[in-house]
Amino acid sequence: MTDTGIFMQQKTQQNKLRHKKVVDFHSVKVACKECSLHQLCLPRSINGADLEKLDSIIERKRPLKRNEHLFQVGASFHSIYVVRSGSLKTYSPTVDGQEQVTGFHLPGELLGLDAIGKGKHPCAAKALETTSVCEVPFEHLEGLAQELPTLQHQLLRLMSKEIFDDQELMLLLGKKTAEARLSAFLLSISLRFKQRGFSSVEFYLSMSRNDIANYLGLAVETVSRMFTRFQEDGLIEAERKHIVIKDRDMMQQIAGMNEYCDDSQDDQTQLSV
Amino acid sequence: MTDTGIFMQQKTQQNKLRHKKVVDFHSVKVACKECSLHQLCLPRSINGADLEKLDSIIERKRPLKRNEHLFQVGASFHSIYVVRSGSLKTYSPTVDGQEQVTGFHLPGELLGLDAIGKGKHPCAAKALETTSVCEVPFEHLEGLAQELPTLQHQLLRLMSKEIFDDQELMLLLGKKTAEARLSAFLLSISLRFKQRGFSSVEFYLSMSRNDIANYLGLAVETVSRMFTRFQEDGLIEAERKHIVIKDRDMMQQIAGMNEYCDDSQDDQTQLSV
DNA sequence: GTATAGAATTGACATTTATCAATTGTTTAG
DNA sequence: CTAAACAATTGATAAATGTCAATTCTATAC
Repeated sequence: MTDTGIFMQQKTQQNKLRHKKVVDFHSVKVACKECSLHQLCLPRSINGADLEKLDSIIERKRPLKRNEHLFQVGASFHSIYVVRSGSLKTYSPTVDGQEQVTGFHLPGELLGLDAIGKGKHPCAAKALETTSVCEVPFEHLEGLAQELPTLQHQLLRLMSKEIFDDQELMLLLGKKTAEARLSAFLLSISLRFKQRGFSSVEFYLSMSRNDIANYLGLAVETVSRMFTRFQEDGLIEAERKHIVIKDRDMMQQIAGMNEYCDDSQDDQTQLSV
Repeated sequence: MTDTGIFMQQKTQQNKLRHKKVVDFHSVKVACKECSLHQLCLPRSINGADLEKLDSIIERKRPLKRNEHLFQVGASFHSIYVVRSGSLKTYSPTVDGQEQVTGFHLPGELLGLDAIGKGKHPCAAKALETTSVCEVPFEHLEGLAQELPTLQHQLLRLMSKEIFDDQELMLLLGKKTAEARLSAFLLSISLRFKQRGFSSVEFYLSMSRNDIANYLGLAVETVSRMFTRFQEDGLIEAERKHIVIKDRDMMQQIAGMNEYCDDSQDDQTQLSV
C-alpha cells in the first residue's frame, strides 16, 4: 500500500461512481464534463459546445509518482495546471540551500498562476503522493478566454481567489503564535476537503511534519509539540498523518480567525457566480 | 507642509513636465497616455484608439486626504483602483479588534484584485498621505478585456504579479528573523521606488513604524531596535521616515534573498512583454 | 523476517522577540 | 507659541520558539 495519502477516499468514491470503466493511468482522458472537480475548476459555468472547446485544449498527463516534479524552479512557463487527484507542494530555494514550502495544492486547485508575469516558474512543484493533473496550455487558454466571457471571468475569479488566499495566509504567518498557525493550517485543510466533498472532520495529511513546519515558518519540533498539546487538550486526535478534528470551535478561537475557515458560508460564495 | 510623504519628488517632477497646466484637484482628468505610470499600469502595450477606450472607462476621483478610506472592509466590489500618487495601506480587522496590515500600495500598483472572487473587499484601504487614484469599473474592464487581447493579457500579468509578490512576502514572514524581515522590507520598498523612476537609495517612508511592525508581524519596539541597530552597523541612515540605504549588499545578505530585491534584472522583466 | 534509513517525538538549554514601563521627540490644535 | 496627543525610542524582564541531542516509531529494502 504505497498510497495512503490524502485522497484514498476520493479514489474509492470515484471508483464507485464509474466502476465499469477500466482506468488506464497511461492515457487518462476524462472529459471536463465528467470530472468531479467541475465546479471548482475552470469549466465552471461554461456549458455545452464551449466546454468542449475548453476540453480540447486540455492535456491529461500520466500521473506523477510521489516526489516526482511537475515543474522545476526557473522552468519556462507554458501551462497552468489543475490538480485532479493527489496533492503537491510548491517550494522555492532559499539562499542557504534550504527549500521554503510556499503552498500545498489539493484537487481542484490551480498551480502556476504565479509564473504568468515573468514567464518563468518562481517555484518548483513536487507530488506528495501519486498525483494526476490537467495541463492547460496558457496561450490556448488566453485565446479561448478571449472568445468566452464566462471563461475569462472564471479565470479572473480564480486568480483573485489565489490572491485572497495568499493574503489570508500572510495574515496568519505575520502575526500569530505557533499554536494559532497550526490550528489555522488544520482548519484550512479541513475546509478545503469539505469543499471537495470529503469529510472536514477526519482526513489524511499527505505532507510531512517537516513540510508543515517549513510552510508555517516554525521548527519541526515546535510543530510536533503542538500536535501533542492539541491532543492533550482534546482538540484533535492525530495518529501520524491521520487527523480527526474534535473541537472545531476551540480551534477557531485559537486560530483567532474571522472567517478564514468558516465552513458555513464559504461554500456558498465559493459556488455562486 | 502637510505633505512630506513618499511622493514629494514625483509631484515636483510632474509639475515640471506640465507646468503650464493648472492642476485642479477637484476635477483631475489626465489621460492615460499622459500619465507617468503608463508603463506600470493597465495601458501598457495598448495603443492609439484602444487606449482611448480604456481611458473612457476610467474615473479619476478627487484626491484622498491622509487617513481617508478608499474603501472599507466588506464593501461590495465594483472597481479596481490604480494608485496615481501618494500611497495607501490595506488592512483587515482581526478577531481581537486589532487591525492587521496586509499591504502598502505605491503609485502604479493596483488595489482590489483580491475582491473579485467574492464580490466583497476583504480588507480596507486607507490613504497614508494625500493620495489620488484612478478608479476602473470592473465590469467595464472585463468587457474591454474581452475585446482587447493585449489588455486581457496585461490584466492577467498584473494579477499574476500580485500572486507572485504575495508569495515572496509569505516566504519572508514565514521564516525569517526580525532583522531579515525589516531588511527585506526596506529593499522591497527601495526596488519599487526604483521601478517608478525614483531613487532606490534615498526615500521617505509614508507609513508609521507601527504599520511596518504590524505588517511584518513584529512588535513596534523590535522594529525600532532594528532601525537603531541597522544604523549602528552602517547599513542605513534613518531619520524618522527619511531613509538612506548605505550598504545594499549587506542588507541583501541579511534579508537572505535570492532575487526578491535584485534591482538589476527585475526592471527588465518588469518592462518586457 | 530483519536491518536500515528516515520521520516523528521528547527533553534540556539558548536565543530571540514580546511585553511592560518610562522617556524623549514630533506633530497638531487652539 | 504652547499644550496636548501621538509616535518613536530605550531598558528590564518574561515568554515563546529555535537548536542540539537522544530516543522511539515507521516504512523500505534486502
